[in-house]
Amino acid sequence: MTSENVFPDLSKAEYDILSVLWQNGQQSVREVHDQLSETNKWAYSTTKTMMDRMVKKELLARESFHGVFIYKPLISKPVGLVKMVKYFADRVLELDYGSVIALFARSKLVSAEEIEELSRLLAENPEDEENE
Amino acid sequence: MTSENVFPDLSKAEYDILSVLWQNGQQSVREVHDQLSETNKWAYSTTKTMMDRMVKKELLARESFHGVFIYKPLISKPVGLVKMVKYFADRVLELDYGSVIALFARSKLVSAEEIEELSRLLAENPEDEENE
DNA sequence: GCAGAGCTGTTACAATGTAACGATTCATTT
DNA sequence: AAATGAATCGTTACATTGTAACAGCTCTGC
Repeated sequence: MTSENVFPDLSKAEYDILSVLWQNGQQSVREVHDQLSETNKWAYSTTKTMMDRMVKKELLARESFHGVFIYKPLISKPVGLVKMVKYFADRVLELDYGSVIALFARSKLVSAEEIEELSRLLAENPEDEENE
Repeated sequence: MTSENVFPDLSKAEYDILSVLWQNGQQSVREVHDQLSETNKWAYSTTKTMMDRMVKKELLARESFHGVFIYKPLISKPVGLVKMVKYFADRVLELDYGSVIALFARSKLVSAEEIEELSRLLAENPEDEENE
């Protein structure tokens, strides 16, 4: 067990940021912030702090582009979804993942390929948390 | 707008604690802790700290019973579920609540009455977050 | 070349997550 | 009854996360 597919635990805030990055590829803090302002109402500096910390945690990568920093996700959407779905399925619903995944089929936010990978990840790591 | 149905935002830890209390009525820290140890592996003192803080936040009530403190939930399960479901439905799935609620029908953890109340709450408070 | 605008790094503070520790209480043993 | 031991309680602590202000730097347009 290489311990490399131990998924990071994502907070809501982190998930929100990753979401817009998954949707739009790579973006500046400003761009991410503006999109988040529909749902979250953080100060610009809050978004910035979050994203910087996420770089430190290797959830995001950033590179300077003409003086502005562009951030991009370092984990895929299915990987990010895993923990969310697990928690929801295990603790809130106490259902098998299959039932929950079925829901994703109707979501515009998740593609067929992503669903497939998500299923695979969930199947492969029924309980991955205990590898320290 | 009475601002009385503004649901508290529950962290995972808080939700987990509430879960066992919802399931078992009222219990001591020790009892809650032992049940949580299957999924969470906190130290006893962690569970205790959490539960004490939750009393302060009025998520739990406690009363001394023969020298031991017994804690009980102050919010119902459907109320606790609301935020979880909303976040999941809104941001992760971008689906209407109905689809998500349908899932609950299969869950052993949630009763028909609870589902009904949950639906009602979700319908009544489509966007309750902005009432300060 | 100066005034804004926007970006960046730094710093701060509150809430949450995680937990140890010493004091107290209650039951059991001697 | 005094001592021992187990479990609880209150207190305290430290790391992480959530939330944000601020001051300096860098373009960009006058």
